Amino acid sequence: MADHVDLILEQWGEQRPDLDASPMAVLGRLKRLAQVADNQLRANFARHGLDSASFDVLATLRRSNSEHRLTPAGLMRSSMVTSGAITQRLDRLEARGLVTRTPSETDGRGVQVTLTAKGLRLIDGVLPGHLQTEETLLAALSKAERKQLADTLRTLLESLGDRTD
Amino acid sequence: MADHVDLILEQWGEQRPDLDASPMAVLGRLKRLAQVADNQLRANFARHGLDSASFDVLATLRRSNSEHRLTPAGLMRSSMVTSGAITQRLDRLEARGLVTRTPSETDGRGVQVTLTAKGLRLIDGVLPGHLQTEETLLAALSKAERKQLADTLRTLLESLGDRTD
DNA sequence: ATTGGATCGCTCAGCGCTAAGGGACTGGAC
DNA sequence: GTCCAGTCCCTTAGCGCTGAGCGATCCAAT
Repeated sequence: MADHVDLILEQWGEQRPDLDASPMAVLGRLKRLAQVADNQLRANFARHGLDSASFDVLATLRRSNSEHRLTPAGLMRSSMVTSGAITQRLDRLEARGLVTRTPSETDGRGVQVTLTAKGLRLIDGVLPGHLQTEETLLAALSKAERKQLADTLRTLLESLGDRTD
Repeated sequence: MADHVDLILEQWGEQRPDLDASPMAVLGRLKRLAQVADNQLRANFARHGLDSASFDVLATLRRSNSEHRLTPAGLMRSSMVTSGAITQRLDRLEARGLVTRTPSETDGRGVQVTLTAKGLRLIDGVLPGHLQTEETLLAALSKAERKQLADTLRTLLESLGDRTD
């Protein structure tokens, strides 16, 4: 009936009854759930010799287009990390032969990052287990509940400027 | 009508139509929202010379009991980081005079961490702005929607073993 | 009374990220 | 054609965390 966040809310009610801590009921759970989910998913990545950062890059390339090719700037936009982080992620992936970097033919500053055959095999091998883990994480919710939850979260994201259209 | 995650789902549908990527509609948004919220909240912490890690410790001490006192193990349990991280966080806070470490009187291994007067003033000064920022983050949702969202998230957390009762 | 597994907090090497900044190149304004 | 603000990717110092492991202490079983 009560999770960790309920305890936190109760404590605030005792120590600072003057404050309205109610937003924590949502945001505290959001943060905690994201953390728990991350831990579970990381275990699956590790089974394939990956970490979350590498998976993030490989999966983004995999889904982006049929050539599995993107610029570092594109990867940066989709990942919410800095350009320095992308450079270092690509260094590691390139050293393992999972992606290649080739100069752009149309922009002297640009680089094209492409999934290699080896990288493609790897990410395609990880995906089924990844989705299975995600499915398990959501097992407590019905299809209808998931849809409603997704819709509410989208409303929030849009209100915070995460639009695409 | 569409956020970043809708685009991702569409891409998976094109590149891997055989996979059921629907769990990402929930988990992708959850991760992204947690990240956006963290960024916003961090800005408020910075205005008071704090980072998320320090706020986490100070707030936990502030709400825990009237003495604002806890063991490092207790802080570790509430924060989901390793014991090494707690030691280092306490080092930083102690150096700034925001907490004190005193040997436990009942357990030769133990330490009691207590908020100083200075630490108490600081955290109480940060809290109103923190809650205001959280309120703003949720502005797009009605009271009823927030409650329903919190309930759904609690269901998930409980199903993943985050119970307290 | 002794023993041995569990728990306490701490240490430290390694790692990935941020923040700041640099050189190269682009493309619109003039 | 020239300029120059903007964008591209990369570099690097510094930082906080993890993961492994430490000695000290506790406590239940014998």
